[in-house]
Amino acid sequence: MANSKLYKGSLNTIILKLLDEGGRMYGYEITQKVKEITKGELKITEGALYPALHKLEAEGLLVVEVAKVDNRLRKYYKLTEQGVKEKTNRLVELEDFIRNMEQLVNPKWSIN
Amino acid sequence: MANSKLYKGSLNTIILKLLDEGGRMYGYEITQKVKEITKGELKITEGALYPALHKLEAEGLLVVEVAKVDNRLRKYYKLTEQGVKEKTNRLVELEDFIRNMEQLVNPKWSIN
DNA sequence: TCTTATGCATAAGAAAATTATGTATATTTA
DNA sequence: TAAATATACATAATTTTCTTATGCATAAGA
Repeated sequence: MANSKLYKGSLNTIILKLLDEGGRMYGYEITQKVKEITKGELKITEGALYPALHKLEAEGLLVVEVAKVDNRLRKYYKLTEQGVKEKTNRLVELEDFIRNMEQLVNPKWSIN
Repeated sequence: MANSKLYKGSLNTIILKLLDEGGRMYGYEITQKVKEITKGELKITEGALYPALHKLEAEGLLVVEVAKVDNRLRKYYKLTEQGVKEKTNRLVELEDFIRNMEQLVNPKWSIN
């Protein structure tokens, strides 16, 4: 179960996309969901996740709602209207990146 | 011609891959090749490229050979034996990243 | 002659991670 | 029942890797 690398800059997009799918999620839930979806290959560290959530909230892309479950704190995040728009933009960016990387990595061009 | 974002950590892989294809290349040539392949979408800045080349060289993945062409300096880089191996590793990492991002972004999992 | 292209380089600063802690409660295991 | 693991948040120090700005120098084109 080799731990696959997370390219810097992609975490925000992951968060926005998961919240778009999941409706609302809390931090720990996001880490578990990413682990589950990637079959344990990608692990979101807390030191990266929580500052990222705070920043997205400060930017107005997320809103938070605190809940207490089983005597433990949970902070549920969901997308704002602006967050939905920004999610779309970042997904496009990520798709562009992937497309460009495939061009660079896939030696189709070397036939020319 | 929107400038597509380069995710941090991917530059080294790009360099190693291009040198693997191109045999040997100099810095400026790499910037032009990336621009050409990505149809101007990705632009490698010199402030990122040259330090990256120096670091890869210091790590023993590249060797440099200086040449003078048209009275101008060129530093040709090529992969070392270790560089070839590392190129393979980083390409695998990048492919893993792309596969994981597709899993996260493509809502196949949400059917479950 | 001025701008653009070619070709290298580095320094300052920003962004976004990793790693290491810290606090607290709940659950599982030895 | 004690210890370990899981759940749940958070931040600080450091590192990595960029961007932006600047610098030097030659060649070519407008």
